[in-house]
Amino acid sequence: MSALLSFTKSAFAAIPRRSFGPNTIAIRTYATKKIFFGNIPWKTTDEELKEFLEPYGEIKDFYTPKDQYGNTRGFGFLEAEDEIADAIIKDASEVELNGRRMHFEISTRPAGAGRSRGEFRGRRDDNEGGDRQFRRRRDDSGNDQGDRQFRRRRDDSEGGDRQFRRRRDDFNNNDGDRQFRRRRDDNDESRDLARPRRDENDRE
DNA sequence: CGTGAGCGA
Repeated sequence: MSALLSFTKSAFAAIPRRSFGPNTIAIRTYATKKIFFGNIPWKTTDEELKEFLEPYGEIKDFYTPKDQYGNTRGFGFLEAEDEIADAIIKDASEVELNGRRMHFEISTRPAGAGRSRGEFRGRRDDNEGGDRQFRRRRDDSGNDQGDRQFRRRRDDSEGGDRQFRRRRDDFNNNDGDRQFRRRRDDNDESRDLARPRRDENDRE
């Protein structure tokens, strides 16, 4: 009846069915790659990251670990079809987000082989294929030196930065590690989970 | 506070 229908039928008829194998499923599947990315600016939200990645195509999976206050830990993972992932690795590192460039590389962890909570977090082996071809540019490495109000107070009995040390799992602690654990300060405002982003306090 | 490798939908 309609020209559209006849066109559709003819279009299907034009497909050489012999070109498909007997067990071929007529659905094209896409391989995906998992990307580890780092150097996320501290104040960047997931929404900003997704907007940043949106031009490259659909992101299949996306996760950025947070600390106990909800702040980004500075890195994340995403999964996308090969072409999109390749484009991100090749191009996204050249674009600044919040005054900083991130770097994207193929994850050394196979898809679905991530860590579970409480599992030992070791450093990546250098022979694990993580090619560090990226070159961090000194001139755009975030000249945030003026915003350093985050050094709120310093324990005079100890010198150092262990107040930024990540909380470790309490399993099997070595004797030498314990004394460097962060001292809890009950009057510290950072314990207030209602204000998770300390960058909001950086304004003068 | 900058090479950092999660884990919720």
